[in-house]
Amino acid sequence: MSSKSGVPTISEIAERAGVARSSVSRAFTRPELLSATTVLRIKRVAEELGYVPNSSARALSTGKTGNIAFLVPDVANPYFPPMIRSAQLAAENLDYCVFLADFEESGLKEEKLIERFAGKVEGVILISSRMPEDQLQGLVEKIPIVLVNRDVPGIPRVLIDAGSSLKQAVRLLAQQGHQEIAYLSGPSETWTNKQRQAAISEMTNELGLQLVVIPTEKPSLESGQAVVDQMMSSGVTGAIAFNDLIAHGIMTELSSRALGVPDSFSIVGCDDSISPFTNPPLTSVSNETTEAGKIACEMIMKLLGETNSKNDQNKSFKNDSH
Amino acid sequence: MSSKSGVPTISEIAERAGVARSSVSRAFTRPELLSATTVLRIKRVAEELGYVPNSSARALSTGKTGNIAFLVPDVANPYFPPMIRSAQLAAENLDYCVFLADFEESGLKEEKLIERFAGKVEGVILISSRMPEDQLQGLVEKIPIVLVNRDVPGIPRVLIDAGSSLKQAVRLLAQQGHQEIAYLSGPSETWTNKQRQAAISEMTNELGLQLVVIPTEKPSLESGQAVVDQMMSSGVTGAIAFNDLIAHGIMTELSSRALGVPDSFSIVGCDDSISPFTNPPLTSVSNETTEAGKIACEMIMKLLGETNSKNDQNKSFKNDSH
DNA sequence: CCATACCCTGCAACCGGTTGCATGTCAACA
DNA sequence: TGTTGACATGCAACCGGTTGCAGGGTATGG
Repeated sequence: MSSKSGVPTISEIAERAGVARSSVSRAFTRPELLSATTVLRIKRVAEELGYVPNSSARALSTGKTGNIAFLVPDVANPYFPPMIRSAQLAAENLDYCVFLADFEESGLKEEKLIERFAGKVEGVILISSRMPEDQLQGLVEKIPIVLVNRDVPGIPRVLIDAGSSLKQAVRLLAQQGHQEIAYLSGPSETWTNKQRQAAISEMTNELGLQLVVIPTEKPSLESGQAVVDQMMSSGVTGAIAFNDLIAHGIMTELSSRALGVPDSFSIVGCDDSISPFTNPPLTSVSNETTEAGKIACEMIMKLLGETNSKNDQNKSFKNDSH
Repeated sequence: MSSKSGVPTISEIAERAGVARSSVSRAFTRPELLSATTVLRIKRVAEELGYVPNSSARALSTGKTGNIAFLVPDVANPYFPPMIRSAQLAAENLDYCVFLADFEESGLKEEKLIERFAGKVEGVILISSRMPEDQLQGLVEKIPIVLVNRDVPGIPRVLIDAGSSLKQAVRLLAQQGHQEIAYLSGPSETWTNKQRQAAISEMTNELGLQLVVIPTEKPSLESGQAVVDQMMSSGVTGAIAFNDLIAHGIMTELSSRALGVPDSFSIVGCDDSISPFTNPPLTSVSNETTEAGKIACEMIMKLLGETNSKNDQNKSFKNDSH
């Protein structure tokens, strides 16, 4: 009778230990309410039977799933994995599990994914969201959201500021004697792109340099290669790229034409995501994506803590579990 | 009374539509059982109220969570993201959500993660698992598992075979005149490493080349740099590395000593994971990680399909949802 | 016109935990 | 020795869907 299915439930533990189901539950969630001996007995029986609380059932009655979702525009873009990694590790330390999904640079897909995750997670971290502002504002009333590299009034966010480093980069190019430089821009509507372009533009104005903005199709290697012609014919002698992929596409294309970097042309990437892999090293501007992932995760946790006003005591017992 | 909390439940829909709760449930899961008009009415009301089925509740009564877990040794290793991406996209097409976790190259952590996910997922995909064989065999009786790049009797797996390409690489080095080459090995106990070393060794024997196996600390850039001295003093003139990171570490180190690649030394990477980012391009052996991710995902789905013997009809209605 | 069958829908139990409230026990205190 | 209260435990309702079974209604065949 006790071996109905494979996995034991509180009922079986209760029966075996000669207590009520509620006591079994409490033994795991609020052991202070039970006598030490009872807790011990229950835990021993549970251990014996290999009991593990059913998380769906728990989620159903508490309303807390213990999960968050992490949505990125492109998992394979080397800019993101370090961020994903640090966020996941941070979540894990707080006993949360992380869903990962790739919205393929599409706001529509992003929306669908959020909808699908809605019931499964307590909060969502959106990286470089492509969704329209008003839609995001509607969404945030239904589920806690933290944005990374996107700035929407009223929604908590983590902005990775490459501004100061980019200005430094412009200065560097100026020192090298460049008078006209290009900015190979990224997705035009993203916060990140606007931010970067603004920073560069501000600095070129200050230093009296000529700035040419050249849009790229996508922030990818291929798009970088594709704009080389346009870039060279614009007369610039140096360039800063929206990200390292574009910068690298350009480097590759230039070197295949036997125009060495940095000999005849100066190119600076942005993100420092793949420069350890390039040879010669790509000049790139670092911007702490690892830290950002962790911070975003901590922010969403704080948000969840506020939403569920009660569990302050739980925190103090956190260490008991180990 | 109907607006008790934020989100509507079947009870509210039922009340509003003047039907039983069970009918609401069926309207979404088995609409063939209801009259078309009833389904329509229910769906209209549901739409109006913004009803979304609670997945915890559904999971509790059906035993199916609609989730799988994807565990990798290191998310930030560029070998994995393309695989993660393709697996996630494949899962999504089948309406599954994917948990991602990083076990940091540790079998112990891997075990803990699996335990934590146990109740939340229907199956687990383990990439380059570090767990002992017997432990894996014990685990597979509790939850469906698919391995990638690990071969354990009785457990379904996807092996990414770089063997034939590596043999090709050895041939290439031989044609270039190299007599003694090195293999910079990876984690010694992994299936992948054994497989690669065996393939290379077989080919060097066949061609009468001298093979020197040089172990590396970790499959990382730094470890590659660290073994350069040892490699050079071993007298070899060419080398094949366990992965692209090691190969690149070596390239970087060599070029910093003004020993150009491929001029004075030939190095071949393995995985083709970062070669598009290197300059000059790293010679590397491709091995279809993207395909592997997708296949692993499909395998686990097939496994789940078999486990739950019934839902054959569901499949045929799959297209109705859209 | 009655019987049989099928189609649609409702009832109620169930999935496995959680939690407010009630009860019982025992010690401390007057 | 009677009262009070703290502490430990049990009872039962609840979270929000799912599903086997039963019953009412209508169509079909005899």
